[in-house]
Amino acid sequence: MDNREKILTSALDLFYARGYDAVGIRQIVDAAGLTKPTMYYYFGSKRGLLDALLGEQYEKLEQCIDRAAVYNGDFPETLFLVAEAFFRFASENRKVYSFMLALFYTGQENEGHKAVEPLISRYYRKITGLFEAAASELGNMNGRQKQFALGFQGLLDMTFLRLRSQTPEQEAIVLDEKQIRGIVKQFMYGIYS
Amino acid sequence: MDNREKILTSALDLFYARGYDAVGIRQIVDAAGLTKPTMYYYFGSKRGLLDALLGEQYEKLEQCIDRAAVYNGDFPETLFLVAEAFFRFASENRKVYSFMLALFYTGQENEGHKAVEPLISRYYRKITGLFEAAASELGNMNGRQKQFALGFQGLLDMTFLRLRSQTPEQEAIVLDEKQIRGIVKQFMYGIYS
DNA sequence: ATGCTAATATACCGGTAGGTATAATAGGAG
DNA sequence: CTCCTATTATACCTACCGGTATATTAGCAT
Repeated sequence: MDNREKILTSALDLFYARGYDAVGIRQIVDAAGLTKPTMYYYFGSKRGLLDALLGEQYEKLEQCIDRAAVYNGDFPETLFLVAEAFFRFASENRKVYSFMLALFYTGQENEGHKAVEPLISRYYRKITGLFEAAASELGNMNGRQKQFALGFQGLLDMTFLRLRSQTPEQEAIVLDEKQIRGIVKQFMYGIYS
Repeated sequence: MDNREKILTSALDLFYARGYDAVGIRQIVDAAGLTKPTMYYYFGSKRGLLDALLGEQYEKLEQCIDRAAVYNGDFPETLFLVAEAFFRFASENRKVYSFMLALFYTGQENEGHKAVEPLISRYYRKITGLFEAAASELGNMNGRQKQFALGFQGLLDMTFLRLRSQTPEQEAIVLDEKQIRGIVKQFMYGIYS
């Protein structure tokens, strides 16, 4: 692991545990066994470090979803594949996803929020696109695609957070196929009721 | 509005917008048109200010829920009353509840998280208690009361966040009885599927 | 008027935040 | 061996952080 990677790793650890604003550059480089100029050499600023961290991790998430989710005429099945890909990523990258959620939930004028916002928006556009592609199967959605996307992802996030709170920090978050299908079913029920 | 209240008000505004760690005492008292010693006179420390703010607001939330929710043999109805009380509080205190969620989602070693954690735990104990009281109606829950409480409140939080993201900052968040009953229905469906 | 207390301001403290000027080091190319 | 570039460290900057010592003000009881 090179020094750039070391910095990203300890930054994630600390941001996840204490929050972006509560962690100083000093603490990050100390934890990585390096000094400040090394960090500034690679990332330019604290914000640059955050952007790099989020950007690289988000790309992985997006690839996971893209590989899984192409609408193929069976919408519940598509949602299942998305949910499965999502939980795999979120479980294997617990710190990253938790940190992204934390940033997203902070005030809109917070620097960290501004850094994730475009990524989350991009992600939601992707999910919304799935609902749009399924318009023929789902019938007229009256422009509620975005609302459905928010509802669906919200259900996934909520489930992730619930499982996380019930799983010790070092243990893996487990969710089997049956449970994921249950979530999709519950969501589809919500749409039609 | 006395000075103590002025400080609490501008603290909430700023914490909500920028996050607890990103706001300095200086900014808070400036916004309130006061000076630092006044804040330290009333609250003793930044953490003391946060505790007072959260404590006072949480008490209001708890009172809302307590007035609404006494299990009376009709569990879905009880959940409806809780949900209704919750949404009324959260909508009328948008900043407060958003800020509480934000703190709760940040890292566990964050000072703000430590400040809300006992309040949220207490709240969850209350909701869990409802599920326990309904054991005769719901059947053997196999110790899943806590999980149900997390799931139910998660659904409420998620709905609140979704509505909030779709409602302009200055407008009121509206949710009619029919929608709330829909959410409860969706949750009950989730339990039995 | 006088003293007492609650409440507020001025001016300051040490510490640390993000960020940088400068120099040293190391490894490969010629 | 020497130069060049990439990388890293020492030591420092200014600004602001949370917090406080001290003085002043205002109202009230005596």
